[in-house]
Amino acid sequence: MFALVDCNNFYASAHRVFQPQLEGKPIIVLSNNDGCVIARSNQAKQIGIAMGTPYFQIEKFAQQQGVVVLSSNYSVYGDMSRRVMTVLANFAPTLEIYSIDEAFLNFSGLTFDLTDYALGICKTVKQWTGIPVSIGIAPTKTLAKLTNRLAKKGLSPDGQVWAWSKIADPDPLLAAVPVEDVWGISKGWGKRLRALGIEHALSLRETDPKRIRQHFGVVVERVVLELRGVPCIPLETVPPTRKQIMTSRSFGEKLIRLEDLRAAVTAFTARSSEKLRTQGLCAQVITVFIHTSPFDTKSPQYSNSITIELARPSQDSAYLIHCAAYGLERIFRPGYAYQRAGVLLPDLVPAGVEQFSLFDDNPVETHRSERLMEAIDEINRVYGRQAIRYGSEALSERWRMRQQFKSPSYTTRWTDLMTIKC
DNA sequence: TCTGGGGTCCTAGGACCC
DNA sequence: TCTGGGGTCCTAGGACCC
Repeated sequence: MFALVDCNNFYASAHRVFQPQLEGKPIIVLSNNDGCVIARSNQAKQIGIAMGTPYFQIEKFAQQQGVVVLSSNYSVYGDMSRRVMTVLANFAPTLEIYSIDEAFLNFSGLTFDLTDYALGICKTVKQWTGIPVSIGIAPTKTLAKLTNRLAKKGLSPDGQVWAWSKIADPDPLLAAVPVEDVWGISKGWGKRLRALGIEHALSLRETDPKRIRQHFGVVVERVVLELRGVPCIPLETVPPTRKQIMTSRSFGEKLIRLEDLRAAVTAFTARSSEKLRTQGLCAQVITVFIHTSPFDTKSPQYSNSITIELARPSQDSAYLIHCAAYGLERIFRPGYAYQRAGVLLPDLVPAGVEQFSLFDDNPVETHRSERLMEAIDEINRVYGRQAIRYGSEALSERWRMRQQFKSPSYTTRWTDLMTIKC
């Protein structure tokens, strides 16, 4: 038995914890660069603001409606997420942290009333963190997702919680769920399923799994089985090690000059290297990519990427930045207005077991590099991420994101702590 | 003016092996 | 007329998730 705990409107709710005056108001949270709407409070959903809408298209409307507009603040979401997960860990023998705002709890073998128990979880999480959550309980993950969704819609007689086993006749409910809303099915497959006359969760469940496998492969076959109550997707209690690490951003303004791009690529590589080290991994190759804006149809378009093989597996920022800068120079073409760049480390190996080169391995140099990186990471941890940077990053700040509506990082930065007036 | 960022898995096809 | 059988690895592309 699985319970899916999902935070309600997580980003909007996280802001409300620190700004309780936003309670009851329409809130939207924007993507990086204040580009698109990526989260909405219920009130914002009610007035018809759709997920993913470019902000500039609804700016006027939002003002008229008194919508509170916020830039995204990932240090706040990350910290609030950690708090919620810590609370949830008290309520089940094992759990899988599925995303920043969702966790699957292992409810197998519990003999007491699961609905009551889950209602207690909702209450505790809200009281201890300020975040409201909904819970779906079912024998498969796919059904737990589905019941959670129905509970969030307010269809459950038990409020924020719904258990699959308590639904006397689920078929009419399944018939009301569009097929592309089922976990694992989206627009592409939804379209193809509809072409076969499979339009909702109920008809998908009733379709022969073998036939589905022929048309769509094993992934969708598993969805059908899960809808039938046959568990195919197990709980993953230990997060698997990363297979790739990427850092990329759209720029605050379009960039023309190589120096500006080099500053951005340096920052992205330094960030990727930091992620490598916290996860105990080394990169063997590095990919750098740049492109112009696909929406700017009037200007000439260009995009390119290059992959550089490292001489040896590494997690050293300086070495990776050197390689990335070389790659950038190879693919940079003057005369274009670049909108975005990124750095991808696709082929990761665990640090400590990496294969060194037979010829240029220098243990002294390696040891020095490790100690240097440790020192930099420690200083940046204590004094803030930007305390020590690489010189080529400081060449330009033009790439930095627009964040017009940025809120303080209340719990992760000393200078942003709340002040209480007596 | 203005449109996010970071991941995973599966499959088919091509190349190779004996 | 007629040209084997069984396998692995890698990559690109396409789908999905949040």
